[in-house]
Amino acid sequence: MKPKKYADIIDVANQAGVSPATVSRCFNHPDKVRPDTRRRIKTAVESTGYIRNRAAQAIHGRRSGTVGLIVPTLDNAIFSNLIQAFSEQLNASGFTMLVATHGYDLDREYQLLRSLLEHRVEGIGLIGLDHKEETYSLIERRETPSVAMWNYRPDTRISCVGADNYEAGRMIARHILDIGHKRVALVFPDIEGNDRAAYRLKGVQDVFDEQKIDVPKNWHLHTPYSIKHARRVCTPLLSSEDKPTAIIAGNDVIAQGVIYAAQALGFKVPNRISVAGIGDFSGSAHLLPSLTTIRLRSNKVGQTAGMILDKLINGDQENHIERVAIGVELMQRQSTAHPFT
Amino acid sequence: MKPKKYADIIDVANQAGVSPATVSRCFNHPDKVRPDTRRRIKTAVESTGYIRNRAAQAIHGRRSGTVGLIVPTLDNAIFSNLIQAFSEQLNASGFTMLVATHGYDLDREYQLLRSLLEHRVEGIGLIGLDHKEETYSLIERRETPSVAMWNYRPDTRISCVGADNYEAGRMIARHILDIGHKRVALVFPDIEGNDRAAYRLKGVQDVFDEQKIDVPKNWHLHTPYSIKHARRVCTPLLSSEDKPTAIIAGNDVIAQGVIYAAQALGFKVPNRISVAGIGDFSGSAHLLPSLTTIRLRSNKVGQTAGMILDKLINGDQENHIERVAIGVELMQRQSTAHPFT
DNA sequence: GTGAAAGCGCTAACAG
DNA sequence: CTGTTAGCGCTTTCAC
Repeated sequence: MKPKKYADIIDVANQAGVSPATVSRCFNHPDKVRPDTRRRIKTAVESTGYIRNRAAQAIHGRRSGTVGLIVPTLDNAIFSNLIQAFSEQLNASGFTMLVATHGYDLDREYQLLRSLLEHRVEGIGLIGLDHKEETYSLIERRETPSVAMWNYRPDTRISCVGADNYEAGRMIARHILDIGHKRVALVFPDIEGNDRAAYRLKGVQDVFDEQKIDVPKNWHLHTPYSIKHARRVCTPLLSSEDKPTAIIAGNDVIAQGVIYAAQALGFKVPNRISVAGIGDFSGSAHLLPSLTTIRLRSNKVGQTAGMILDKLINGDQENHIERVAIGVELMQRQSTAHPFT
Repeated sequence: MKPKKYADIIDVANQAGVSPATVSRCFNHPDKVRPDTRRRIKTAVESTGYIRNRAAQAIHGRRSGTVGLIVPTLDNAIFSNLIQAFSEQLNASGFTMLVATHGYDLDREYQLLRSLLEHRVEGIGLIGLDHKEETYSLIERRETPSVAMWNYRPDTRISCVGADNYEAGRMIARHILDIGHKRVALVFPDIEGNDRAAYRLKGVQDVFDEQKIDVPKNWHLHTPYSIKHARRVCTPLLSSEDKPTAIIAGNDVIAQGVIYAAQALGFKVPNRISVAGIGDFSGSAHLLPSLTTIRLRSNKVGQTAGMILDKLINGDQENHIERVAIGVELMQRQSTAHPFT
């Protein structure tokens, strides 16, 4: 009494009057099966409602057809573009994407990597370059094709594709100084476990140092990536007598919060205060005022990462490391201008 | 000459001086293994770098440890919250999430469902209730635990959890009429393959019909979910002589675009024109003006959906359908007011 | 072009 | 508590 629940390859084979082996071949090497037979099998598949079992395939050391993606969070405009592009690219190559989020906890990231590896993903996408030693060594030990997105560095342990966030920081800092600001505040997220933010900040600070521009400690604000928090954290700064003429935000969402904080206090942007972001998120060009920012082309990053991973998985080059820098670009818009003074 | 690449359960067993079965037990029923043995196995696992093969487990008709999620797109603030909450909830129950996107193409959705089923996901999360007959029947045929998110209806074929989008539409329409508007324009996304938008729009229109408020055809605008497009599509309407006193947007992103369109033309919101959204996205409360909208609590939806799916998968109730309505709530903020007139 | 048979890595049932 | 045994559903030689 075992009313086998779902059709398996044997049911299909019986139904089609062929052997299981032929059915298998029909899926994996269709050209090695006579068209006529193929058609009979196809009919049998439909009538039995058979659905292949990838797990059973994967067990033969064959491909699982999945790639893993580990991101800090999905709940964030920052990664949406990136992930979408990555996913689409991989989908086009026939992969299904396993996604896991670690909430900026790198220990958890390692655990998730293990879990994904248990599912025998054929490749791994990661965000950023800041990972635990265990994470790197596990990837290396298993020679899992991997690509780190969002941050380019010339000296990475695994393939990477991304914008040079350090350069992005430098670029926006230069812009702000170029147009004449000397009194600048910084609003950045916590750089703990977030190397993208860390590099951006470093870029900004290096330019400031070079130009001998000093940012008072209390002009260096921290906030999570949200309009709400950014707005809240900036309001006291902007309400004070001694305020900056420009603010550089760690990304566009924060910048938007900063702009609202200023506008709510009655300060026109950019007349009274300039605000710059980093990222050029969708929508940033259409804010009021439109936001001066650094374009990072996240969809290009995601797409390229997908292509690289595909190549790493299907290519013959073992242990190859590929690094692609996606150019950054200053998008000068309405939110920055010469200081009023 | 077959230098077996990675450790398997047998290697671990040898290393630990036990049988493979014991190693297996150690993973699946640790309490049935002596602590001492357990420790030896643990050491062996570490020294061999063994990583379990879920595929091989899954083949035993056991759990694959994955659930599938099929969404229209990831590139969208709309789903970010939802997905994040869903994913976290399932993660907590030990599942890894397989994600696929169909780009609002329901044929593709069906294909993705098949693909996910090939991976033997234990459950499926879908967005909305508008799916192909094939999609529904495949789910039913395989009795795959499934939950549709984002839209509640009392008469669904599969479990669902979401806001009653129809009610959300009614609620915002009532609000706009209550505060005295009679000349109202609608800016909605295309309702093709998007039942959430369709129900919202229906709700709005039913209230208008009941109150004998007529919306001229050319005041019914369509736009994708983006600030840019919303802003563009509204500008001509707002530039015309004969313009509405209020605009209801299909969601908050569109509403934001509408507000910018108005502000760019020099019209104060809400003084010259009221704008309302639907969704209450993160940030909507902190725009300038803050946005009147309908709170849909997407994270609650995602979390509940995750819980339901877990229950459906692990519970004993076969073929049970659970439906949860997440209450909608009017968030009256600054962007709407009595018409000036 | 197709079938028979062996076996992938693991787990469950049953002994011991 | 642990080992032995028999497969799970499929793919892949190797014959035919």
